[in-house]
Amino acid sequence: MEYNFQRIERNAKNKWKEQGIYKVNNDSAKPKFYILDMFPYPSGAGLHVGHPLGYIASDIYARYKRMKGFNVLHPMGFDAFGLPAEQYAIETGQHPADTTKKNIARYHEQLDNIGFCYDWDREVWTSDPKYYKWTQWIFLQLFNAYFDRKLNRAIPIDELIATFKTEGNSQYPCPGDDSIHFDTAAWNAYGEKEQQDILMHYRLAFCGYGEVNWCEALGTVLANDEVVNGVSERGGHPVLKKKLRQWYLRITEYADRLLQGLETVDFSEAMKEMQRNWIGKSVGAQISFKIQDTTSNIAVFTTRPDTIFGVDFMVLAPEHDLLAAIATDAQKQKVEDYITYVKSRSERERMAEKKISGCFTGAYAIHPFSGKAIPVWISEYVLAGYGTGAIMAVPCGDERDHKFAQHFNIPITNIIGEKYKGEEAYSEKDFTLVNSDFINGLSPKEAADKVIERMLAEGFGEAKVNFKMRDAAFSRQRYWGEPFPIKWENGIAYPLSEDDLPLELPHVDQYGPGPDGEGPMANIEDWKANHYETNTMPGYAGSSWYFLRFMDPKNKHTFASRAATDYWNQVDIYIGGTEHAVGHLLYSRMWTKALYDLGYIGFDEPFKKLVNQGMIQGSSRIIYRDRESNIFIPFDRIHDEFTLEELQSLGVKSIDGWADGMHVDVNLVDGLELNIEAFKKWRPDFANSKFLLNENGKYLCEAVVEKMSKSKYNVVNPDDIIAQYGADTFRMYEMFLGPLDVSKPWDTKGIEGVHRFLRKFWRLYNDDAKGWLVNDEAATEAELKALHKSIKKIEQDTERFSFNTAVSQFMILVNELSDLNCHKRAILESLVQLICPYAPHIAEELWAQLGKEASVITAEFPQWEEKYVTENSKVYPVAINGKTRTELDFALDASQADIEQIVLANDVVQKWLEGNAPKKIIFVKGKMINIVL
RNA sequence: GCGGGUGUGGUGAAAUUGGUAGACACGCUAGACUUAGGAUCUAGUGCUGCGAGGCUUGGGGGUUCGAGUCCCUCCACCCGCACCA
Repeated sequence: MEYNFQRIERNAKNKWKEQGIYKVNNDSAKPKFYILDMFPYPSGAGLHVGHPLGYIASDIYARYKRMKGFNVLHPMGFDAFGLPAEQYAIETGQHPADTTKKNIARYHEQLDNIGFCYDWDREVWTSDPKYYKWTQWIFLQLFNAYFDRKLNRAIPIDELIATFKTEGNSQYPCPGDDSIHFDTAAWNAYGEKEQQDILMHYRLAFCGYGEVNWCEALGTVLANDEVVNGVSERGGHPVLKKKLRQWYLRITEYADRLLQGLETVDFSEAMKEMQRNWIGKSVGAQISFKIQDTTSNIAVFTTRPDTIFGVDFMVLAPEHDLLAAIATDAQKQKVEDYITYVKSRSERERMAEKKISGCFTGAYAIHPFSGKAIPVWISEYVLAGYGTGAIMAVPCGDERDHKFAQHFNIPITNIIGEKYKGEEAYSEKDFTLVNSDFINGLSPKEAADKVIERMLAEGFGEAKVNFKMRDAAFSRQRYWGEPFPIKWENGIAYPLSEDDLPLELPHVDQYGPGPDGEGPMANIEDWKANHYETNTMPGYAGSSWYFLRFMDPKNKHTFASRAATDYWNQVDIYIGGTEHAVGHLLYSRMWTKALYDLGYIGFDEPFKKLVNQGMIQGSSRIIYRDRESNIFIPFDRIHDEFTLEELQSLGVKSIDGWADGMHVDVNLVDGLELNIEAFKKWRPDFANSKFLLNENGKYLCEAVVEKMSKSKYNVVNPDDIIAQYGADTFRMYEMFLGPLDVSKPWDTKGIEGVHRFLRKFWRLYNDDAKGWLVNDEAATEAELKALHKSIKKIEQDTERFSFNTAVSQFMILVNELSDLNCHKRAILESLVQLICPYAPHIAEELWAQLGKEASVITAEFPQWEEKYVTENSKVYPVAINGKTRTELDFALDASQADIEQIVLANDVVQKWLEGNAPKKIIFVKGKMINIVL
């Protein structure tokens, strides 16, 4: 019987479906295991072969854990709100709800094709009102809570209000505006509006104002990467900074706990490092500088208060509030021109800029200790959102300040001493301060303490911890997102009552922006009449808590019952790409912490272990055409001179030697060889083009590795691969491609090897002509050894997510069993169980053929036995001066003296010794022998 | 600019702890079988040299009996940088 994967896979899938074999219950005597994929955004393009990489890994692991006796939760859903569906709606008029539904159906089909063991009864869509009811509900919990800095956790805001009534806010500095101070009497005297405005500055979800990239022509807000050189990527319209009303999450209050929490989770060091850097905790001081001839003070944050006497100038962000007040008349025009320039620059461009730019404001600050006048500049490299939006510049100790001073000829004070040579800044801290008044002779560390002490005493500065992380912008002026459960009346935001949730997204017919930078919701009469918030929530709202909903997806009374969240607890393994390192992962960590603080769940980190998968890139094919003559030139001849005969045979006189590259559909190319006829069919506009060939009569394309995308015609659809080779081959090939966590280009050619392997595996059981081969003979020692070593290796590799080496071990084992001509049930039954997580369909078929009633999915993972895997001898490499020259076989319990004697007597060793005695013999038991001459 | 990652044969890669570099595959070469082969099987395949051997893990330097692995330094490429999700 042949390996008919189409029939086998269809039957297996039907069987599993009929049996509802992937249904997971919330109560079980088995230990629980929760393994989760980052759920996808269902884009219109469907899945390409890169998407399932992580899903296959988690599926293998989930099946493995199940066979190891765990109750495994392995759900899937869709992150279904988002911008692409809305943009598609604007272009085509199709409602996002309809296209999303269609896309999800397609994703479903594709995922099922691959044979994943999801419990689809637990599926969630973030765009489903039954789901986003609870997204809105959690938002209200955040809205109705503040962060108590003394208790270091979220507390219901009602408790804060009670405190304000009896003692004002002296014990509760306002996180949103630290200038707000009031006592009991003042609080009680405030009207509702004033009270609510103050509370807004405390809430964990709050409304404020923030700058965005505003494109007037498109009437919309743009992401940084949609802005190129100050104009919109689409259409090239001007983009300016604009202040808009925005909702935020006060994630900065959780900064310290987000840092500490990293100590308790199993993420890669790189991932933790990225999160730490994003949070960007730095310890230093905030110092206030008086501005000469004004009443203004400018506060700066510095990590180096010890360098206070090296301050030669100050730099403000061009957006700094006090700029208008301090710029002198003489400089005003220049300052305004510079601000205009900066307004057109995205934050990304400003940070990446190598060219130094800036503008003197005409103002001088007064050095708080020395009284020296310090010129105040503005420059784009200082960002308004970081620290106080102003820095004290110490050129001798900071390289960027140094370059700035050199560029604008600002004199540099040396407080470092000899270690500062004048050519570049000295930023190390191993020196003794000079030119620094009362801190002369001190180390930077000692000086910093002393400076802070003195500033505190004199009242113009204090020690301060600063975070690079900013509060998370939580609103979008868009349609396709969760509506905020908020009503505005007289400028006060009133939360809807829980009973009014979900506040459903109204149906609209057009998706264009509303007036004054508002979103499409502002165009809806009913919505406006009800005074509902017109912003919607951003894409990450729904994805910040979906892992909780999977635990209890149908619950109508709460987002997930406490019993369910207590049972499933943390996600044991979370698989996804590193691109979510600082966005989604930080937000969901914060939401989890807030829900924990408010008593809704019993754990404050969502993901116990994080596994990152790499990206599968596309391998594009490029062809080159000479524009003049309409002739295509093969890539291997792109720099050749062409003979007259060749050109004449194509009916042209010459080609100008300059060819245009164009992407060609990778499906029309075999390796690098273009199928010219297929190409002409694909692009009828080139049906009359001529093709030069290389000496083998082929037209070869160039191969370029880049992101898989429709526009580059390099997308490979898993459905096509599965139709040709089957899901089991596809699954194993994706794993065989390389380590899970590295990026690699897709190459369809290599899949043959894995497919051949599965056919070879099949032939251990079935012969095309003779039929069923499995017999009941007793297994030999060699067969048992091969099997048990493989079980051990594959188990270990699966545990450490080294799926590529596990697949290779399957190949080694099947090669060995084929060579041994082994068709014994005693071996082959275990082999089916062993391969089941990797290739479940073929396993199911063979399991049935072996006469098993129950599905192989419910079988156990095979156990390896120590006695079959222990070796009692080892072939040692014998090296001379570290270079292996020969090999010798020794028993593992042989004594070193015996081994040395035999080694030295060996012919090859004798030859290299040339009669001399060795200086040293290194013997590492079980590893190697090295003779040093 | 800042942060993170990756560099090993013609290609994807392996080497889990400092101990035989290139397992397992793709591709290629030769052969067997076959009406046929895009099936299957056998042998070979890092580079170089007739050979003993020499060289080889992005470049350079170091530590070590021994380095792909540790340290220093330089280079190249990929990803993220807050409204893509």
